[in-house]
Amino acid sequence: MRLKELAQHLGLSQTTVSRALNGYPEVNEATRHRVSEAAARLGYRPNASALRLATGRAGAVGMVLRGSEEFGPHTSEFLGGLGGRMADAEIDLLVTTVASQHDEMAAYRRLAASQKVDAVVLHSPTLRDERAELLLDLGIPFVLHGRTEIGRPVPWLDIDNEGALERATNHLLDLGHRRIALLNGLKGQTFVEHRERGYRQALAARGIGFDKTLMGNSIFTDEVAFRLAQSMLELRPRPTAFLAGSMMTALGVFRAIRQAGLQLGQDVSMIAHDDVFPYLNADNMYPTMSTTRSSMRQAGTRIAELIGQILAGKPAEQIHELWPVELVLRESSGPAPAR
Amino acid sequence: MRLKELAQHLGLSQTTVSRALNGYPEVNEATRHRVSEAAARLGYRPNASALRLATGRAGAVGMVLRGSEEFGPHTSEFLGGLGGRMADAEIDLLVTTVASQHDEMAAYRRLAASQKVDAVVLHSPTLRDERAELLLDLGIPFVLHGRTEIGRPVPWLDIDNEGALERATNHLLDLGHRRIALLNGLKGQTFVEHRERGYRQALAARGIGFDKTLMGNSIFTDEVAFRLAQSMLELRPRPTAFLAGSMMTALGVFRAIRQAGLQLGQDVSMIAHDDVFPYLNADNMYPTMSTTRSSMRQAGTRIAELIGQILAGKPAEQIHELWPVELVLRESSGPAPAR
DNA sequence: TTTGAATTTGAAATCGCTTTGAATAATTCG
DNA sequence: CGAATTATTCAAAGCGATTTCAAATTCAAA
Repeated sequence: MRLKELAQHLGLSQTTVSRALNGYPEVNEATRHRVSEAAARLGYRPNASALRLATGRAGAVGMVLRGSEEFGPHTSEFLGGLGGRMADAEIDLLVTTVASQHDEMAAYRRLAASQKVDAVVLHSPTLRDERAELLLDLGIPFVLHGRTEIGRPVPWLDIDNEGALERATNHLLDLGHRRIALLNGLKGQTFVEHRERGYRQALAARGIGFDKTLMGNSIFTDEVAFRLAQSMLELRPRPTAFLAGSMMTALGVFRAIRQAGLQLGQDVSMIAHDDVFPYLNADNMYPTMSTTRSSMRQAGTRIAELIGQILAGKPAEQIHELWPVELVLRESSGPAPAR
Repeated sequence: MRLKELAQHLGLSQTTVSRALNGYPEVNEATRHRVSEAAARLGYRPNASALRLATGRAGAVGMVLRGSEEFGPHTSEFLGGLGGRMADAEIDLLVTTVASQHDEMAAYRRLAASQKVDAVVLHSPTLRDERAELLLDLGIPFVLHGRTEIGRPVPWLDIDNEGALERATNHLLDLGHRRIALLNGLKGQTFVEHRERGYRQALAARGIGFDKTLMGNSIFTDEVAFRLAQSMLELRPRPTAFLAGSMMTALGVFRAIRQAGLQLGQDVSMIAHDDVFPYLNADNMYPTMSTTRSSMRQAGTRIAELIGQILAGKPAEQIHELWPVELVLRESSGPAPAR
């Protein structure tokens, strides 16, 4: 069913039908009613490509994912939130997967040149993110999930990683811990640097030296975390507490602690960052896990809204949101063992 | 940069430029070279909407996800595989998220009517899947990940869930287990029914009665699995083995076993189905987990190829692939305890 | 009634590309 | 050398919507 046929069927011009359906005021109410009734009955929907060509709007938002690494649980939670809200606005989500960093830049260029999307969601930034530079240069609107320090104004939404780690570390210090290990993500990524800052600040405020053997930088899988934690537990004196970068990391650390014959929450404490996965609940772990918590899904939802604002013309400089992070204390964090 | 401008710049007609870039034979090699060089230098890329409108092809494949429930780790693995292969073919992936079953049907209708996609990937089917019926009626090409029994030919790719569970159950029976619990997905879904069939067949072949208190149907999260396993372990005589539907389920069962003061692999055995998540490795669990294994990501990759074949005109009746499932024995499955 | 304004409708241009059908230039062949 | 191919190129017609500009109709005021 095309607009043309619908118009013919109704004995009207395409112009009038189009106007009626798009809610323009200069059309008789009776006609409008007749048109929308017929459209609904015949299941008419404008052809997306034609509409896009005519309006110049793509009606889609793009997101580029780096192949295997990035399609983890974090991303899917985020996408769930983002996609949900965008569906409400009848905006499509165009997902592109790429293999390498280089391909990623090319992918943005392609998206821009072919005008497939009206905006882009950028994520997992580094401190000096060249993708953000590129998008600014290309003039394609975007919202960054995270922050970068490229010296140009970028619209962003981020959680307060620095504050979160400062509080978590402080809490462990209050409990008497002095050797606190930090299992962080890969260096270079902004959130990793921010978390390290928070951690160091808390230590420095108490005059506790930074020990680099207690810091690990890796991807967030239980396997790698297990190995890192295992070797850290062999240090003497060994760490009495862990700050885990994700729930997957926490699982690995947990395994290492158990295998070393130690008790989580007594011999060793842990606070993990929880992005709120519906299938991995800190409350259901044994012992229950103390966490710094911030919902990835909610961030996705909100970013969809911010994209909407950008497209509606809100100046990019006015878009930045820093979300506080909850510290939820449960059984996995207890007083440092007497020695 | 538009085709028109590029043509003007070169002193050629749009026709020739278009043909040169699209590899038509009737264009002088020298001209073609000149054109593609200029196109590359000026960064020309055809406008996607215009191209789609002119060719009638959308250059995109759609996938509808049911909001929160479905955006789990399974889906993201699958999407990773699917998207990767589709990117090679320069085909976009249009992801739509919906809240309810009803919305999902509407979403397919919309995709069809607005011609946003050339084909659709359908997944998580029920035995009588009405979405498959709808897609057939709408005449929109698709490939089903899984199977359905609606009596009309549907192109599909599936793993041999029935065979997998029959073998896993048989293995446990060989080890002397007689009370084997099955933690399956929600009734109605095809793979759930298939797994149950395999399980029942193995039991029946040894003359062992089916005990419905040993069967659980739920979503695959560790939380629910924990509760189910916990209550099953309170039965007397209690189950000596578990068949877990997913790795998340396995985590929950594991927790229940430990909490009951039992030893996995000795007091109680378990074989879990492993969709091969990079961040949850059966080999790295403690004890290592026996699994029925089949890569979700690979399935996604292959489905992208099948979609390609369908769009290239291969008859849908010729497209069905049944993948065998590996049984990988590790430490979590041992002989039934003497009693 | 006329007339001027306000409503309502339509014809045609436009978006940026592909493709058909025709025209021109270059080759080949008898 | 002229006719018949063959190789190149181009003008113009779509694709299916929106939107501009003009026309027709209705209505109210003079």
